Amino acid sequence: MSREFTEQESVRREARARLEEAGVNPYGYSWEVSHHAKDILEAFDDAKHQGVDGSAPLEEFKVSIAGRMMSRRIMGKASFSHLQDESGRIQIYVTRDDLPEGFYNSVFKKMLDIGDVIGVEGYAFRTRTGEISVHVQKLEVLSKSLRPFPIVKEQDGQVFNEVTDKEFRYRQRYVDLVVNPEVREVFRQRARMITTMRRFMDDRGYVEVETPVLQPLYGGAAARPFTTHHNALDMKLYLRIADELYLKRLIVGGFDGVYEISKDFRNEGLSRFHNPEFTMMELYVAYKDYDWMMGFVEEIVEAVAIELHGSTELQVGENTISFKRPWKRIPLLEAIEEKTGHDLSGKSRDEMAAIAAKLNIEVDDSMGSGKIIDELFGEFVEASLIQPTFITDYPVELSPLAKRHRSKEGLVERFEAICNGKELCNAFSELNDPDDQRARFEEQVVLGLGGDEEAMQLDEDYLRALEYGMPPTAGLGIGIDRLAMLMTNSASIRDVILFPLLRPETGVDDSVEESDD
RNA sequence: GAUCCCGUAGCUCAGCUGGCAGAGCAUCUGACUCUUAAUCAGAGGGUCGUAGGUUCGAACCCUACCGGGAUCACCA
Repeated sequence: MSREFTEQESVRREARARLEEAGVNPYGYSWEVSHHAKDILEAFDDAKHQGVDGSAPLEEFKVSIAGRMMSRRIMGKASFSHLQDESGRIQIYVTRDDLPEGFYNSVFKKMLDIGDVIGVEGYAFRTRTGEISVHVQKLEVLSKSLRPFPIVKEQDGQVFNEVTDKEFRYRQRYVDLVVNPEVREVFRQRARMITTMRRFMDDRGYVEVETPVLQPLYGGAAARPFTTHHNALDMKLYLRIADELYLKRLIVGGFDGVYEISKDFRNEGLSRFHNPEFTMMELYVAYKDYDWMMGFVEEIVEAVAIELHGSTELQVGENTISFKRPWKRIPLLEAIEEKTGHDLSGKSRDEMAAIAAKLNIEVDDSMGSGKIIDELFGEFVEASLIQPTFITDYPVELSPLAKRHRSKEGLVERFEAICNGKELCNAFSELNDPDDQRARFEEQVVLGLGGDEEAMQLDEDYLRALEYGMPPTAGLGIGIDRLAMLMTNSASIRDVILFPLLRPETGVDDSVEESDD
């Protein structure tokens, strides 16, 4: 596919051609890196590495660095430029007389551009104006950049021409990462968060496992799936919406603790809080109940906050959130009573519907009591829960995989942690009575036949596993992206997913429409 | 899916009541061996998201569509 080049692209392509004519490979093979920019800035010591204030430069701080040229200030026979590597930026000082004959004037000045990746050898020094820099003695082209980068400038912490266009940043994340260094930091923190959680669970002896992404039946959550087809077996397959039912089969199999950090897929809308593929961490621990699991959640989230921020308190948007244990625990119905003044416990479905109607919540005949409770919670409670709070004991009809409450009729032993007005995790004492589980599945099937596209499917194999006997088990699911949003103070899930789903871009790949095989 | 806002040079943005398409950075030419939003002198660069419509005349007004953002509803 050919396309017309802009003026600046043509200039860069010509420069690449002239590099090749001059015998300079525009795409080098490797470069021995001795330091990153940050290492040099931290290790530089004025006492040991004197500047050029009249005295001859001391050359003992030799460095070899590589990175992308982000600025150029050319002054006749000498130039300054900033090189950016993963750790940050450092200024380099390039002079005609320190490079091979003709290299400075022809190659450096005429054939290189902002955005090119170069390797540089030289020694560190401090300029007259005080900036630690590298005096270049050898320079190699490692990759010629053929497209102009957005030029972002900065002075005294003030940023000029910052690239803020969300679409540009999400579609060309590679550019976003180059020109907005704080974006790299967000994804480093995300990685550290996951590493911390994994270590936390490994330390307790839980086994990280992998279960099928392609599933003949989908289950474990209320959501619409993506559907695909396996050609050789000629069968319909679903991309998983959750890992739950497979992980609990492993508890039946004798693992006492299993977890999986997985991509799940839900064929639903996109929003600031939703991406069709997202990352979930699910954990199941035998011989424990939901009460124990609340303690576990407090601990692991607190550990993440401390690892990332050195503190249990952090600023998220306008709120200061404290993850310090213990978190508040409120039964769902009490939370609703607190906000609305209405006690729903022991009320019939119709009594609840009347209360909801009084509170200006739309209720139709298809809504059961569980759904009404859920609506009231969503409307009057959820957004007001800023500090991490466990909401406990949900209606049984909303929780087909959770165990009945040991003392409260009509409820299950389930909790959600709510933080900054959003659900952070969902957990319960797992239902291990196979006959009760079958009955719950059958209710779901009825809902599905009634048109509920998010109803669960009846999974005979899962029931067979339960019939062999599953120990009492506590289960947990944490939305990793949601937690990453909190931990990195990001307003949108797209800011914590490297390549969020967007509509296809027109004009970049014309083959998209034709390739309908 | 509904509502509102946005789309102008590679990037960030102006563009008044409808009257010749603008600036800074970047790019190109020249000068400059301690600059740092480098500076100085000059130059080039546009399908104003797309398609219609109104008008003597549209970046600007109207309609539809495309893309993005925000809010709402469902879900994590």
